[in-house]
Amino acid sequence: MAKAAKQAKNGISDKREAILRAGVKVFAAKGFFNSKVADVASEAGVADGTVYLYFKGKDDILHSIFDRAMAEFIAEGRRELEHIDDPAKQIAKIAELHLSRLGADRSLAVVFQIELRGSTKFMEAFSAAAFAEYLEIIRKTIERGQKDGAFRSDVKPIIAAKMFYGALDEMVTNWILSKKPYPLEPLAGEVVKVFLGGLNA
Amino acid sequence: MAKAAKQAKNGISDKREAILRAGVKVFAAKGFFNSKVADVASEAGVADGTVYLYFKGKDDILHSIFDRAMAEFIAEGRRELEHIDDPAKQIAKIAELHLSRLGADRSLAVVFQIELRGSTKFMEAFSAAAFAEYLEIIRKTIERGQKDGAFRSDVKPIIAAKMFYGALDEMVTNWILSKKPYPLEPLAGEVVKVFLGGLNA
Amino acid sequence: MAKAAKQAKNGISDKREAILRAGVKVFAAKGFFNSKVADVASEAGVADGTVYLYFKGKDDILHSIFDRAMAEFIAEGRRELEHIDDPAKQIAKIAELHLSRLGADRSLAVVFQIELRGSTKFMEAFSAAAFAEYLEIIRKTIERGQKDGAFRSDVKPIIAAKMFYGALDEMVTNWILSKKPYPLEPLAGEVVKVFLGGLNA
Amino acid sequence: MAKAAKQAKNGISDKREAILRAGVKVFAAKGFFNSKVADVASEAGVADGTVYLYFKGKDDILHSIFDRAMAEFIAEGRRELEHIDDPAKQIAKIAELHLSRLGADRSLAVVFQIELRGSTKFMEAFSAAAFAEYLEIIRKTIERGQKDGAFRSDVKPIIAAKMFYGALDEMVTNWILSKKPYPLEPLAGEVVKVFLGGLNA
DNA sequence: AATGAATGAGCATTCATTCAT
DNA sequence: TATGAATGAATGCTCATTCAT
Repeated sequence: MAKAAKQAKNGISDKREAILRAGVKVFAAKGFFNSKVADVASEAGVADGTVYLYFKGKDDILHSIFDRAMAEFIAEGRRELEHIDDPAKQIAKIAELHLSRLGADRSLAVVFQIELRGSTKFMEAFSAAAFAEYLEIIRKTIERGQKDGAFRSDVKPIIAAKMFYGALDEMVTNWILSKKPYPLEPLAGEVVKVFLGGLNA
Repeated sequence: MAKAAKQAKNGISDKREAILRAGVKVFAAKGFFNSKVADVASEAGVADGTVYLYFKGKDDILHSIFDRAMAEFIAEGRRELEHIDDPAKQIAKIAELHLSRLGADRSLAVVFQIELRGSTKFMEAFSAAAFAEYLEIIRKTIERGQKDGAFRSDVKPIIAAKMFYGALDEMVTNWILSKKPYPLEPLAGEVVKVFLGGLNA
Repeated sequence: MAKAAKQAKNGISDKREAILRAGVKVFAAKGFFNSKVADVASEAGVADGTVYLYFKGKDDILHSIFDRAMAEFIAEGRRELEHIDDPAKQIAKIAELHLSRLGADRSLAVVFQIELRGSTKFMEAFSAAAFAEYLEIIRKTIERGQKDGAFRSDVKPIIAAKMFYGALDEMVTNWILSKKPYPLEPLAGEVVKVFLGGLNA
Repeated sequence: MAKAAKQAKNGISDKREAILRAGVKVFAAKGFFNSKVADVASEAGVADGTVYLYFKGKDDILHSIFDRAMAEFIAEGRRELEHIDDPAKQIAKIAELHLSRLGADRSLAVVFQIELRGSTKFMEAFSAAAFAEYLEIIRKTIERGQKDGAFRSDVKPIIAAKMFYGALDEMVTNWILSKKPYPLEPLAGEVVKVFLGGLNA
């Protein structure tokens, strides 16, 4: 098989993918600061120096893990929400996607919940870009619900959106830290029930 | 000056306090992993070696910051909640305390929201001990409300407690990362309104 | 240049050799405890970190110096003694080799006589392994002489062996510490004369 | 009891003695470089700072241990040898004193055999001063024996003295490093027998 | 004389990154 | 592209020594 053909078959790069996957695994297992570039390279089956052909440095690996996952996450979210009109059902779908996605990949969840928060630098980048977009999707959904009259209007949509995100986020963090394994996705229903209906009888 | 008088004047320990305060400031500004012990010592106005007379190491400073703040936090919470009977009002008080406390000390909030989460090791300690106690206070309040008939009973109290904590937590994290300053405490009312009353019209 | 050619030119390892030689020089000049790894690296013409590619740490350099020299020492001893039958002549040859070898490399002698004794840890390792082998060679030679009837039999061979070793060892130590330089090897004859013939007239 | 009287009763200083004794114990147990001044102070039952009222520093403790022991050693040697005329009997007495003295205090022996040799600095001081005096006593004894006609004259007295010292020294070192305990003093007779009579039948 | 809290210089080791091959 | 040997900057911690009390 010609080189070009092989490239085409394997996507832009075999190695870049392998390094990203290795990064998720290693960072989740040992923590970002305690992980060595050599660990990631070894896990990916490449030489240390090869990492620098695909990434600027250790930080860039973490950054790229986040970027790629978040892009996929948002794309999938938009795709799934397109076909839903009812804002309440959209909220339910977001919860379901959020928890099923992270619940399906514990290592990725650990990187998202723990490692990405270990530095204000990352948090700021996180906050500034893709995270804002994610929150915006939730906010707009709530806003639409308020315009429809389905949701109460005496609540600022951005606050409600953050609450919803925070609630989901906490479910994931608790799930990661829990000593006993349990399925994460089923919690989506509970969260949505309280978020939409409130706690009062 | 007599020994007792000096003690009284300086508190139990001048230096330990100074180092803890310096730790909060430095860790918040530069991140735990990027902070040097020398930075903390210098900020506290003591020699590098002095840090090791009061703490086992860099980790122990972070740990101690958390322990002390959490103990105060929980003690204040219990004290304030004693005089309140209505579970809904207790929930409101918790939100108010949570946001006013962290809203009053941005550096401490940064350490709590960002630095303490940067390692699974700390998260596990965090989760295991004091955090569990905090969550338990919320859970019991909700449970009481359910027994009273004030809160709906088709929701697991622990899930609702995590949601509530997650919502508050997200308010704090967003507040920290926000480029524009704004008061944090006023958000307590909004959070409680949605949590108790739900979003549906 | 082909890999094999380079290997041949550089020997198995250029750097490892250079570091060992530098270690002997630096340890002899400043003492093991007062030598910095950076001193050894600098003397060897490599970066600090490179030392750790070839040795586990500072201790391991000292250990390796000893192991290599002792192995050579013993190998040479066995080789030379093979062709000699007379135990008295073997004793003479041992003294000659011992003093000529150490007398030819003052730095190595310093490391052997001074630095290797600075810790019970090293002394125990020293005693346990190669040193015991060296002493055993001497002991067997004496034993053979006793069986031949050449040596008196009312002396325990192991005691005599230790005495002989101790006498040679003291010659070396005094030679090292002496302010005036003098050749070490010629003392072999004197030592052997007294050891074999005794002091009494 | 008046202060002066107490001083008189306790000797020049209680504390100095205590620190020296503690030094021997601690240095023997952990090695000079691995011993902390604080360890010695604690073992001596004094505060860290007190050590510096009696000694210039850590080095000075080791130095003083050596000086005091060596002075006693030499004084005792001279005292015992005065009453002996026969050089051969004097040689026997030196061996006996050397081995009985060090054999009676394993910690002191460890400090002498191991710790004092860990640095060329100490070895040079050692060599220069008291050790030279000790060797001189042996040398003169041999010289006298040669003049008497009791000892052979074709051997340089200083070489023979070093041999004798080296042989005794090796007995002590082996005794220290031996895993099995055995009495040291009885070896004196063996050493003297070989030294005086030689190994040849 | 005695204390012991405070000091701060000193150093072995790690590991992200480079670059000759 | 890929390698991996080599680099060298960076830092947490120790401990001999000081000095105010």
